[in-house]
Amino acid sequence: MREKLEKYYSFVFEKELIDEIVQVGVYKKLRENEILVDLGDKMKGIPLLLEGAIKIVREDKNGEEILLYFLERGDTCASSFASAISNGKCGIRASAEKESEIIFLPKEKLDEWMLKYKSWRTFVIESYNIRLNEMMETIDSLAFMNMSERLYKYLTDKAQIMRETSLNTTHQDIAYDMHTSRVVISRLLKQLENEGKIKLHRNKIEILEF
Amino acid sequence: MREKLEKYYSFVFEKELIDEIVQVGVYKKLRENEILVDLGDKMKGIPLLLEGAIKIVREDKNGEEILLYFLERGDTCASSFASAISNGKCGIRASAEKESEIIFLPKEKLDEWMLKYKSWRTFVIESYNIRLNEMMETIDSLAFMNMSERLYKYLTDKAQIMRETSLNTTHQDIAYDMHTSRVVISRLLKQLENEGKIKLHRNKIEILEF
DNA sequence: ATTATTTTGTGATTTAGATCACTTAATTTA
DNA sequence: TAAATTAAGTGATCTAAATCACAAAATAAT
Repeated sequence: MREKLEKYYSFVFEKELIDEIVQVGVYKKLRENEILVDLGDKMKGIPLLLEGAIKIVREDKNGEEILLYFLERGDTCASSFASAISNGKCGIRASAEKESEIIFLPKEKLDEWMLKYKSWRTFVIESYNIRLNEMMETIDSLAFMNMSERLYKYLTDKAQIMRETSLNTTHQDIAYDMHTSRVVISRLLKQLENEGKIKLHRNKIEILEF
Repeated sequence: MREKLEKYYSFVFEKELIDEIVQVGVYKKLRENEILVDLGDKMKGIPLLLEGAIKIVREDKNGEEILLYFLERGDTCASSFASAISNGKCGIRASAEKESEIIFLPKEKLDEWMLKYKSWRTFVIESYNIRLNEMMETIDSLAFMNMSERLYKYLTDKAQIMRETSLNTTHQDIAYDMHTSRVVISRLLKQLENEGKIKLHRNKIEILEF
Protein backbone atom coordinates (compact mmCIF):
# COMPACT_ATOMS: atom_id res chain seq x y z
CA MET A 1 0.00 0.00 0.00
CA ARG A 2 2.67 2.48 1.04
CA GLU A 3 4.59 1.68 -2.11
CA LYS A 4 1.77 2.55 -4.50
CA LEU A 5 0.72 5.48 -2.41
CA GLU A 6 4.19 6.93 -2.72
CA LYS A 7 4.35 6.10 -6.39
CA TYR A 8 1.24 8.06 -7.32
CA TYR A 9 0.80 10.51 -4.50
CA SER A 10 4.25 11.57 -3.37
CA PHE A 11 4.11 14.55 -5.68
CA VAL A 12 0.66 15.43 -4.39
CA PHE A 13 0.88 14.94 -0.63
CA GLU A 14 3.47 15.88 1.97
CA LYS A 15 5.41 13.04 3.53
CA GLU A 16 3.64 13.52 6.87
CA LEU A 17 0.24 13.23 5.21
CA ILE A 18 1.28 10.06 3.42
CA ASP A 19 2.34 8.66 6.80
CA GLU A 20 -1.05 9.48 8.26
CA ILE A 21 -2.85 7.97 5.29
CA VAL A 22 -0.89 4.75 5.69
CA GLN A 23 -1.93 4.68 9.35
CA VAL A 24 -5.66 5.30 9.07
CA GLY A 25 -6.43 4.33 5.46
CA VAL A 26 -8.02 0.98 4.75
CA TYR A 27 -6.68 -0.75 1.70
CA LYS A 28 -9.23 -2.53 -0.44
CA LYS A 29 -9.05 -4.48 -3.65
CA LEU A 30 -12.11 -4.32 -5.89
CA ARG A 31 -12.88 -7.04 -8.38
CA GLU A 32 -14.26 -6.12 -11.77
CA ASN A 33 -17.86 -4.83 -11.59
CA GLU A 34 -17.82 -4.65 -7.81
CA ILE A 35 -19.98 -1.83 -6.55
CA LEU A 36 -18.10 0.65 -4.39
CA VAL A 37 -20.84 3.17 -3.77
CA ASP A 38 -24.52 2.76 -4.51
CA LEU A 39 -27.37 5.17 -4.91
CA GLY A 40 -28.47 6.57 -1.58
CA ASP A 41 -25.45 5.27 0.32
CA LYS A 42 -24.20 7.36 3.18
CA MET A 43 -20.46 7.53 2.97
CA LYS A 44 -18.32 6.85 6.01
CA GLY A 45 -15.27 8.07 4.16
CA ILE A 46 -13.85 8.57 0.76
CA PRO A 47 -11.92 6.33 -1.61
CA LEU A 48 -8.51 7.25 -2.97
CA LEU A 49 -7.87 5.41 -6.19
CA LEU A 50 -4.50 3.64 -6.36
CA GLU A 51 -4.99 1.52 -9.43
CA GLY A 52 -7.73 0.61 -11.87
CA ALA A 53 -10.75 2.44 -13.17
CA ILE A 54 -14.07 3.33 -11.57
CA LYS A 55 -17.23 4.16 -13.47
CA ILE A 56 -19.57 6.77 -12.03
CA VAL A 57 -23.16 6.62 -13.23
CA ARG A 58 -26.32 8.47 -12.45
CA GLU A 59 -29.66 6.68 -12.31
CA ASP A 60 -33.17 8.06 -12.60
CA LYS A 61 -36.36 6.79 -10.92
CA ASN A 62 -37.10 4.42 -13.81
CA GLY A 63 -33.78 2.69 -13.32
CA GLU A 64 -32.35 4.16 -16.49
CA GLU A 65 -28.77 5.23 -16.22
CA ILE A 66 -26.22 7.52 -17.77
CA LEU A 67 -22.47 7.58 -17.40
CA LEU A 68 -21.11 10.67 -15.68
CA TYR A 69 -17.38 9.99 -15.87
CA PHE A 70 -14.59 7.62 -15.04
CA LEU A 71 -12.08 7.85 -12.22
CA GLU A 72 -8.51 6.65 -12.58
CA ARG A 73 -5.54 6.40 -10.24
CA GLY A 74 -4.85 9.63 -8.46
CA ASP A 75 -8.55 10.48 -8.46
CA THR A 76 -11.04 10.54 -5.66
CA CYS A 77 -14.81 10.63 -5.71
CA ALA A 78 -15.94 14.19 -5.06
CA SER A 79 -19.52 13.05 -4.60
CA SER A 80 -18.43 10.80 -1.76
CA PHE A 81 -16.51 13.63 -0.19
CA ALA A 82 -19.62 15.73 -0.29
CA SER A 83 -21.73 12.97 1.12
CA ALA A 84 -19.18 12.05 3.81
CA ILE A 85 -18.73 15.60 5.08
CA SER A 86 -22.39 16.55 5.10
CA ASN A 87 -23.68 13.12 6.17
CA GLY A 88 -25.93 13.30 3.16
CA LYS A 89 -26.76 10.64 0.63
CA CYS A 90 -24.77 9.94 -2.45
CA GLY A 91 -26.62 10.45 -5.72
CA ILE A 92 -24.47 8.19 -7.81
CA ARG A 93 -23.28 4.65 -8.28
CA ALA A 94 -19.59 3.83 -8.50
CA SER A 95 -18.46 0.47 -9.81
CA ALA A 96 -15.08 -0.95 -10.73
CA GLU A 97 -14.69 -1.07 -14.49
CA LYS A 98 -11.76 -3.38 -13.96
CA GLU A 99 -9.91 -4.79 -10.96
CA SER A 100 -8.94 -1.79 -8.86
CA GLU A 101 -7.21 -0.87 -5.65
CA ILE A 102 -8.32 1.88 -3.33
CA ILE A 103 -7.54 3.32 0.05
CA PHE A 104 -10.55 4.18 2.09
CA LEU A 105 -10.08 7.28 4.22
CA PRO A 106 -12.33 7.73 7.26
CA LYS A 107 -14.38 10.88 7.18
CA GLU A 108 -13.18 12.05 10.58
CA LYS A 109 -9.82 12.89 9.06
CA LEU A 110 -11.10 14.83 6.08
CA ASP A 111 -11.64 18.12 7.84
CA GLU A 112 -8.74 17.66 10.23
CA TRP A 113 -6.34 17.36 7.31
CA MET A 114 -7.76 20.52 5.77
CA LEU A 115 -6.18 22.38 8.65
CA LYS A 116 -2.95 20.47 8.83
CA TYR A 117 -1.96 20.03 5.21
CA LYS A 118 -1.91 22.56 2.45
CA SER A 119 -1.50 19.69 -0.02
CA TRP A 120 -4.74 18.15 1.22
CA ARG A 121 -6.66 21.37 0.74
CA THR A 122 -5.27 21.67 -2.76
CA PHE A 123 -6.09 18.06 -3.49
CA VAL A 124 -9.69 18.40 -2.33
CA ILE A 125 -10.27 21.61 -4.28
CA GLU A 126 -8.50 20.19 -7.30
CA SER A 127 -10.65 17.08 -7.17
CA TYR A 128 -13.82 19.11 -7.07
CA ASN A 129 -12.60 21.16 -10.00
CA ILE A 130 -11.74 18.16 -12.07
CA ARG A 131 -15.11 16.69 -11.34
CA LEU A 132 -16.97 19.89 -12.15
CA ASN A 133 -15.12 20.03 -15.44
CA GLU A 134 -15.92 16.41 -16.22
CA MET A 135 -19.56 17.11 -15.56
CA MET A 136 -19.41 20.07 -17.91
CA GLU A 137 -17.90 17.88 -20.58
CA THR A 138 -20.70 15.41 -20.06
CA ILE A 139 -23.23 18.21 -20.40
CA ASP A 140 -21.45 19.41 -23.54
CA SER A 141 -21.72 15.99 -25.12
CA LEU A 142 -25.38 15.64 -24.23
CA ALA A 143 -26.27 19.14 -25.37
CA PHE A 144 -24.07 19.69 -28.39
CA MET A 145 -23.03 16.37 -29.86
CA ASN A 146 -24.90 13.79 -31.88
CA MET A 147 -24.86 10.08 -31.00
CA SER A 148 -22.04 9.24 -33.34
CA GLU A 149 -19.76 11.90 -31.87
CA ARG A 150 -20.75 10.96 -28.34
CA LEU A 151 -20.06 7.32 -29.10
CA TYR A 152 -16.61 8.00 -30.49
CA LYS A 153 -15.79 10.19 -27.51
CA TYR A 154 -17.02 7.46 -25.18
CA LEU A 155 -14.81 4.87 -26.83
CA THR A 156 -11.66 6.97 -26.86
CA ASP A 157 -12.23 8.28 -23.32
CA LYS A 158 -12.80 4.81 -21.99
CA ALA A 159 -9.79 3.40 -23.78
CA GLN A 160 -7.69 6.15 -22.25
CA ILE A 161 -8.92 5.40 -18.75
CA MET A 162 -8.53 1.67 -19.18
CA ARG A 163 -5.09 2.14 -20.70
CA GLU A 164 -5.94 -0.16 -23.56
CA THR A 165 -6.50 0.31 -27.26
CA SER A 166 -9.19 -2.37 -27.24
CA LEU A 167 -12.29 -2.41 -25.12
CA ASN A 168 -13.89 -5.61 -23.92
CA THR A 169 -17.50 -4.65 -23.98
CA THR A 170 -20.79 -5.40 -25.71
CA HIS A 171 -22.94 -3.02 -27.73
CA GLN A 172 -25.62 -3.38 -25.09
CA ASP A 173 -23.28 -2.23 -22.31
CA ILE A 174 -22.35 0.86 -24.26
CA ALA A 175 -26.04 1.54 -24.88
CA TYR A 176 -26.67 1.43 -21.13
CA ASP A 177 -23.84 3.84 -20.38
CA MET A 178 -25.00 6.25 -23.06
CA HIS A 179 -28.67 5.83 -22.29
CA THR A 180 -29.72 4.78 -25.75
CA SER A 181 -30.63 1.50 -27.45
CA ARG A 182 -28.39 -1.32 -28.57
CA VAL A 183 -29.65 -1.08 -32.15
CA VAL A 184 -28.54 2.53 -32.39
CA ILE A 185 -25.10 1.72 -31.02
CA SER A 186 -24.63 -1.27 -33.31
CA ARG A 187 -25.40 0.84 -36.36
CA LEU A 188 -23.20 3.73 -35.37
CA LEU A 189 -20.35 1.38 -34.50
CA LYS A 190 -20.62 -0.21 -37.92
CA GLN A 191 -20.47 3.28 -39.40
CA LEU A 192 -17.34 4.15 -37.39
CA GLU A 193 -15.81 0.89 -38.57
CA ASN A 194 -16.52 1.85 -42.18
CA GLU A 195 -14.83 5.17 -41.55
CA GLY A 196 -11.78 3.20 -40.43
CA LYS A 197 -11.79 4.57 -36.90
CA ILE A 198 -12.47 1.29 -35.12
CA LYS A 199 -12.52 -2.45 -35.76
CA LEU A 200 -15.34 -4.57 -34.42
CA HIS A 201 -15.11 -8.01 -32.89
CA ARG A 202 -17.46 -9.98 -30.70
CA ASN A 203 -17.22 -8.56 -27.18
CA LYS A 204 -14.35 -6.36 -28.24
CA ILE A 205 -13.79 -3.07 -30.00
CA GLU A 206 -10.39 -2.07 -31.28
CA ILE A 207 -9.78 1.63 -31.56
CA LEU A 208 -7.62 2.44 -34.56
CA GLU A 209 -7.73 6.21 -34.44
CA PHE A 210 -7.53 8.48 -31.40
CA MET B 1 -23.16 45.89 2.68
CA ARG B 2 -22.59 44.72 6.25
CA GLU B 3 -26.33 44.76 6.78
CA LYS B 4 -27.14 42.35 3.93
CA LEU B 5 -24.12 40.25 4.68
CA GLU B 6 -25.35 39.75 8.20
CA LYS B 7 -28.88 39.14 7.02
CA TYR B 8 -28.01 36.25 4.74
CA TYR B 9 -24.68 35.01 6.04
CA SER B 10 -24.73 35.38 9.81
CA PHE B 11 -25.94 31.81 10.15
CA VAL B 12 -23.25 30.64 7.78
CA PHE B 13 -20.13 32.54 8.83
CA GLU B 14 -18.58 33.34 12.20
CA LYS B 15 -18.69 36.96 13.28
CA GLU B 16 -14.92 37.32 12.80
CA LEU B 17 -15.15 36.09 9.24
CA ILE B 18 -17.97 38.50 8.48
CA ASP B 19 -15.75 41.29 9.83
CA GLU B 20 -12.94 40.23 7.54
CA ILE B 21 -15.28 40.02 4.54
CA VAL B 22 -16.50 43.53 5.20
CA GLN B 23 -12.89 44.68 5.26
CA VAL B 24 -11.54 43.06 2.11
CA GLY B 25 -14.69 42.39 0.08
CA VAL B 26 -15.60 44.69 -2.77
CA TYR B 27 -19.28 45.44 -3.07
CA LYS B 28 -20.65 45.56 -6.58
CA LYS B 29 -24.08 46.15 -8.03
CA LEU B 30 -24.84 44.35 -11.29
CA ARG B 31 -27.47 45.67 -13.68
CA GLU B 32 -29.69 43.22 -15.50
CA ASN B 33 -27.81 41.22 -18.15
CA GLU B 34 -24.44 42.47 -17.02
CA ILE B 35 -21.75 39.89 -17.53
CA LEU B 36 -19.93 38.97 -14.35
CA VAL B 37 -17.65 36.25 -15.68
CA ASP B 38 -17.01 35.41 -19.29
CA LEU B 39 -15.63 32.36 -21.03
CA GLY B 40 -11.90 32.07 -20.57
CA ASP B 41 -11.70 34.72 -17.86
CA LYS B 42 -9.10 34.25 -15.18
CA MET B 43 -10.69 34.99 -11.86
CA LYS B 44 -8.99 37.28 -9.38
CA GLY B 45 -11.47 36.31 -6.72
CA ILE B 46 -14.92 34.94 -6.20
CA PRO B 47 -18.35 36.54 -5.99
CA LEU B 48 -20.61 36.09 -3.00
CA LEU B 49 -24.21 36.70 -4.00
CA LEU B 50 -26.12 39.06 -1.72
CA GLU B 51 -29.20 39.69 -3.78
CA GLY B 52 -30.54 38.88 -7.22
CA ALA B 53 -30.02 35.97 -9.59
CA ILE B 54 -27.10 34.92 -11.77
CA LYS B 55 -27.36 32.67 -14.78
CA ILE B 56 -24.49 30.29 -15.48
CA VAL B 57 -24.22 29.05 -19.06
CA ARG B 58 -21.83 26.87 -20.95
CA GLU B 59 -20.90 27.69 -24.54
CA ASP B 60 -19.42 25.43 -27.20
CA LYS B 61 -17.03 26.34 -30.03
CA ASN B 62 -19.91 27.20 -32.37
CA GLY B 63 -21.21 29.80 -29.96
CA GLU B 64 -24.20 27.66 -29.02
CA GLU B 65 -25.06 27.73 -25.36
CA ILE B 66 -26.81 25.76 -22.68
CA LEU B 67 -27.92 26.81 -19.23
CA LEU B 68 -26.11 25.05 -16.41
CA TYR B 69 -27.89 26.53 -13.40
CA PHE B 70 -28.87 29.68 -11.57
CA LEU B 71 -27.27 31.18 -8.50
CA GLU B 72 -29.27 33.02 -5.88
CA ARG B 73 -28.41 34.88 -2.71
CA GLY B 74 -26.24 32.86 -0.39
CA ASP B 75 -24.61 31.14 -3.34
CA THR B 76 -21.16 31.49 -4.77
CA CYS B 77 -19.75 30.43 -8.08
CA ALA B 78 -17.80 27.20 -7.58
CA SER B 79 -16.32 27.47 -11.04
CA SER B 80 -14.81 30.81 -10.15
CA PHE B 81 -13.42 29.38 -6.96
CA ALA B 82 -11.76 26.67 -8.96
CA SER B 83 -10.42 29.12 -11.45
CA ALA B 84 -9.26 31.59 -8.82
CA ILE B 85 -7.38 29.04 -6.73
CA SER B 86 -5.71 27.27 -9.62
CA ASN B 87 -5.16 30.37 -11.75
CA GLY B 88 -6.93 28.50 -14.50
CA LYS B 89 -9.52 29.70 -16.93
CA CYS B 90 -13.22 29.70 -16.28
CA GLY B 91 -15.25 27.53 -18.64
CA ILE B 92 -18.53 29.33 -18.15
CA ARG B 93 -20.32 32.62 -18.55
CA ALA B 94 -22.13 34.23 -15.63
CA SER B 95 -24.62 37.02 -16.24
CA ALA B 96 -27.09 38.80 -14.03
CA GLU B 97 -30.59 37.59 -14.74
CA LYS B 98 -31.86 40.59 -12.85
CA GLU B 99 -30.30 43.45 -10.92
CA SER B 100 -28.03 41.83 -8.37
CA GLU B 101 -25.62 42.65 -5.60
CA ILE B 102 -22.41 40.79 -4.94
CA ILE B 103 -19.35 40.98 -2.78
CA PHE B 104 -16.16 40.20 -4.56
CA LEU B 105 -13.64 38.34 -2.40
CA PRO B 106 -9.96 38.52 -3.40
CA LYS B 107 -8.41 35.16 -4.07
CA GLU B 108 -5.55 35.71 -1.63
CA LYS B 109 -7.97 35.23 1.25
CA LEU B 110 -9.62 32.06 -0.01
CA ASP B 111 -6.99 29.65 1.23
CA GLU B 112 -6.11 31.71 4.31
CA TRP B 113 -9.70 31.50 5.50
CA MET B 114 -9.71 27.75 5.00
CA LEU B 115 -7.25 27.59 7.89
CA LYS B 116 -8.85 30.17 10.08
CA TYR B 117 -12.55 29.47 9.81
CA LYS B 118 -14.36 26.19 10.04
CA SER B 119 -17.43 27.93 8.66
CA TRP B 120 -15.52 28.94 5.55
CA ARG B 121 -14.38 25.38 4.92
CA THR B 122 -17.91 24.17 5.30
CA PHE B 123 -19.19 26.89 3.02
CA VAL B 124 -16.70 26.10 0.29
CA ILE B 125 -17.35 22.38 0.43
CA GLU B 126 -21.09 22.97 0.64
CA SER B 127 -20.94 25.23 -2.40
CA TYR B 128 -19.12 22.63 -4.40
CA ASN B 129 -21.64 20.03 -3.37
CA ILE B 130 -24.58 22.15 -4.31
CA ARG B 131 -23.03 22.85 -7.66
CA LEU B 132 -22.20 19.21 -8.31
CA ASN B 133 -25.78 18.35 -7.53
CA GLU B 134 -27.11 21.08 -9.81
CA MET B 135 -24.93 19.76 -12.59
CA MET B 136 -26.29 16.29 -12.00
CA GLU B 137 -29.81 17.63 -12.23
CA THR B 138 -28.92 19.30 -15.50
CA ILE B 139 -27.52 16.03 -16.78
CA ASP B 140 -30.66 14.25 -15.62
CA SER B 141 -32.85 16.64 -17.59
CA LEU B 142 -30.74 16.32 -20.70
CA ALA B 143 -30.49 12.56 -20.51
CA PHE B 144 -33.88 11.50 -19.18
CA MET B 145 -36.45 14.18 -19.92
CA ASN B 146 -38.17 15.26 -23.12
CA MET B 147 -38.38 18.89 -24.19
CA SER B 148 -41.75 19.50 -22.66
CA GLU B 149 -40.64 18.27 -19.25
CA ARG B 150 -37.39 20.16 -19.49
CA LEU B 151 -39.26 23.30 -20.43
CA TYR B 152 -41.64 23.05 -17.52
CA LYS B 153 -38.75 22.42 -15.16
CA TYR B 154 -36.93 25.40 -16.62
CA LEU B 155 -39.93 27.67 -16.07
CA THR B 156 -40.62 26.60 -12.52
CA ASP B 157 -36.94 26.60 -11.53
CA LYS B 158 -36.43 30.04 -12.95
CA ALA B 159 -39.56 31.41 -11.31
CA GLN B 160 -38.29 30.07 -7.99
CA ILE B 161 -34.91 31.71 -8.40
CA MET B 162 -36.43 34.99 -9.55
CA ARG B 163 -38.96 34.87 -6.73
CA GLU B 164 -41.78 35.65 -9.14
CA THR B 165 -44.70 33.68 -10.50
CA SER B 166 -44.36 35.41 -13.86
CA LEU B 167 -41.30 35.44 -16.04
CA ASN B 168 -40.45 38.34 -18.32
CA THR B 169 -38.85 36.52 -21.17
CA THR B 170 -39.30 35.71 -24.83
CA HIS B 171 -39.64 32.30 -26.42
CA GLN B 172 -36.36 32.94 -28.20
CA ASP B 173 -34.50 33.52 -24.93
CA ILE B 174 -35.79 30.27 -23.52
CA ALA B 175 -34.73 28.52 -26.71
CA TYR B 176 -31.19 29.85 -26.28
CA ASP B 177 -31.01 28.69 -22.67
CA MET B 178 -32.30 25.25 -23.55
CA HIS B 179 -30.31 24.96 -26.73
CA THR B 180 -33.24 24.34 -29.01
CA SER B 181 -35.26 26.41 -31.51
CA ARG B 182 -37.83 29.10 -30.89
CA VAL B 183 -40.47 27.23 -32.91
CA VAL B 184 -40.15 24.19 -30.67
CA ILE B 185 -40.47 26.30 -27.53
CA SER B 186 -43.47 28.23 -28.85
CA ARG B 187 -45.32 25.01 -29.61
CA LEU B 188 -44.53 23.36 -26.31
CA LEU B 189 -45.47 26.51 -24.40
CA LYS B 190 -48.83 26.56 -26.18
CA GLN B 191 -49.28 22.95 -25.17
CA LEU B 192 -48.46 23.71 -21.52
CA GLU B 193 -50.96 26.56 -21.70
CA ASN B 194 -53.62 24.17 -22.98
CA GLU B 195 -52.85 21.88 -20.07
CA GLY B 196 -53.56 24.83 -17.78
CA LYS B 197 -50.06 24.93 -16.30
CA ILE B 198 -49.11 28.35 -17.62
CA LYS B 199 -50.63 31.42 -19.21
CA LEU B 200 -48.90 33.12 -22.13
CA HIS B 201 -48.54 36.83 -22.78
CA ARG B 202 -46.21 38.81 -24.96
CA ASN B 203 -42.80 38.91 -23.25
CA LYS B 204 -44.29 37.27 -20.22
CA ILE B 205 -45.20 33.82 -18.99
CA GLU B 206 -47.38 33.31 -15.96
CA ILE B 207 -46.89 30.07 -14.12
CA LEU B 208 -50.16 28.78 -12.75
CA GLU B 209 -49.05 25.44 -11.40
CA PHE B 210 -45.84 24.60 -9.56
C1' DA C 1 -22.92 -32.74 -31.21
C1' DT C 2 -27.07 -30.65 -30.30
C1' DT C 3 -29.45 -27.17 -27.89
C1' DA C 4 -29.66 -22.92 -25.63
C1' DT C 5 -28.01 -18.40 -24.88
C1' DT C 6 -25.74 -14.24 -25.95
C1' DT C 7 -24.27 -10.98 -29.23
C1' DT C 8 -24.65 -8.68 -33.48
C1' DG C 9 -26.92 -7.39 -38.01
C1' DT C 10 -30.69 -5.42 -40.48
C1' DG C 11 -35.17 -4.03 -42.57
C1' DA C 12 -39.40 -1.43 -41.53
C1' DT C 13 -41.88 1.99 -39.03
C1' DT C 14 -42.59 5.73 -35.81
C1' DT C 15 -41.74 9.95 -33.51
C1' DA C 16 -39.71 14.01 -31.22
C1' DG C 17 -37.55 17.68 -32.42
C1' DA C 18 -35.14 20.58 -36.13
C1' DT C 19 -35.59 23.37 -39.96
C1' DC C 20 -37.85 26.21 -43.50
C1' DA C 21 -41.03 29.50 -44.88
C1' DC C 22 -44.28 32.47 -44.08
C1' DT C 23 -48.23 35.00 -41.46
C1' DT C 24 -50.16 37.64 -37.81
C1' DA C 25 -49.95 40.47 -33.86
C1' DA C 26 -47.91 43.70 -30.76
C1' DT C 27 -44.78 47.37 -29.90
C1' DT C 28 -41.43 50.90 -31.06
C1' DT C 29 -39.60 54.45 -33.88
C1' DA C 30 -39.67 57.88 -37.27
C1' DT D 1 -50.22 57.82 -38.02
C1' DA D 2 -47.39 55.07 -40.95
C1' DA D 3 -43.45 52.28 -41.22
C1' DA D 4 -40.25 49.34 -39.05
C1' DT D 5 -39.07 46.05 -35.76
C1' DT D 6 -39.75 42.36 -32.62
C1' DA D 7 -42.45 38.47 -30.82
C1' DA D 8 -45.37 34.78 -31.54
C1' DG D 9 -48.32 31.37 -34.41
C1' DT D 10 -48.54 27.76 -37.81
C1' DG D 11 -48.28 24.56 -41.84
C1' DA D 12 -45.01 21.61 -44.29
C1' DT D 13 -41.01 18.89 -44.52
C1' DC D 14 -36.96 16.52 -42.88
C1' DT D 15 -34.00 13.74 -39.97
C1' DA D 16 -31.70 11.48 -36.04
C1' DA D 17 -32.78 8.39 -33.01
C1' DA D 18 -36.24 5.14 -30.88
C1' DT D 19 -38.76 1.12 -31.35
C1' DC D 20 -40.33 -3.29 -33.26
C1' DA D 21 -39.47 -7.60 -35.13
C1' DC D 22 -36.74 -10.71 -36.66
C1' DA D 23 -32.39 -13.31 -38.61
C1' DA D 24 -27.79 -14.81 -38.29
C1' DA D 25 -23.68 -15.58 -36.13
C1' DA D 26 -20.74 -16.84 -32.13
C1' DT D 27 -20.24 -18.97 -27.82
C1' DA D 28 -21.60 -21.63 -23.84
C1' DA D 29 -24.13 -25.38 -21.73
C1' DT D 30 -26.05 -29.96 -21.78
